[in-house]
Amino acid sequence: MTAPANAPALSLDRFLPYRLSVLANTVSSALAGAYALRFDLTIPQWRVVAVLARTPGLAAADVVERTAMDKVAVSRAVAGLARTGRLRRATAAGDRRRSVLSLTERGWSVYRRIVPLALAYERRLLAELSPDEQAQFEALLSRLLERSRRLGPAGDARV
Amino acid sequence: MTAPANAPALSLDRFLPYRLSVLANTVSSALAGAYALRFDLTIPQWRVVAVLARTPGLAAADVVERTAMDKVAVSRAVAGLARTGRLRRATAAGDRRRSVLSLTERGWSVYRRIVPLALAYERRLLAELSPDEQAQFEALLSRLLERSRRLGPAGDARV
DNA sequence: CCGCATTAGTTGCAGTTGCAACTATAATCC
DNA sequence: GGATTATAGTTGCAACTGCAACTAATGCGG
Repeated sequence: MTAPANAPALSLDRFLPYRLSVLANTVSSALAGAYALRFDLTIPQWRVVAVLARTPGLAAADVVERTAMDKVAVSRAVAGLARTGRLRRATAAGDRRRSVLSLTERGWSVYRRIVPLALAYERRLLAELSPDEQAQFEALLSRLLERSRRLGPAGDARV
Repeated sequence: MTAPANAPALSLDRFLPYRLSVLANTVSSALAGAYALRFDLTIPQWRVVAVLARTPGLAAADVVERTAMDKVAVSRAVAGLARTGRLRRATAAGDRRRSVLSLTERGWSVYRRIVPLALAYERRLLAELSPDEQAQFEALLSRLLERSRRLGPAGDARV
């Protein structure tokens, strides 16, 4: 079986979704390795910590909304953090379904120690680009993020 | 427990690794949904098909090298494709460890039908950007990819 | 040649993830 | 105000993933 002469070509390493996936995976693994090794923290847990550090007192559903994680992932990350004493879970006054999540001192301590590592890694990565290029990349990335959210599944009827 | 006044700030939605991960996931899910639904194909399988369509006759190890997938993922994707008759597996003459992989007519058929969908999705995504911006984004992305490969785990001694 | 290291690929197992079903609580609407 | 619907969060289960151990075949040093 050999390539049909008229097949439209798609080279994986010029295909944007593939390239994005490779970059995101490489970067995430680099960070995940460091988190796991030093702080016994998974990426979902780290995300929850980061969100709660910026906005204490959120409910799990709020975390879902701000992180593009699904609610099961949040639930388990929260459970793990609570189990290891890095997060406190209370019940919202007036709505006993909702939780009120906040970091404990141990949670804050993890956050304070990770942030410099995370930012240092980000800087090392972005050092590849000039400040102008960094700004451009971030701006373009924002627009693609926005667009990707609006776009439905590939090949949708509404193409 | 409340935020220490002096904690360095890290806002998740300005953190590049996080943003990359969200974009890559959104895009991959959009594509994966379409592949699975229409062609009963996983993303790893699709990658193997795409590579073999461009370069028939590779061994599994070659596919690993070209795709940033690990060899277990490739092995299973290949097994799945072979099981469903979309890929043929032969033994290399002169080295009976190596396989020689190629698409069957059914494999080619899947490829021919997916490529337009995949490219259409990519176009819809990139339509957000002007042609100039597209070129810039791709160029910056390439450089970040390159740099991320060189960079080790975060917080390495060799910071 | 013979043993030891190396490479190709597979398989087992353990941990993770994602969906759907479930429980509990709250809101809505006759 | 009681039935219905909706929301918050958890749990069970099945599929996926990733690592390490394994088999099979080859290469290499002496």
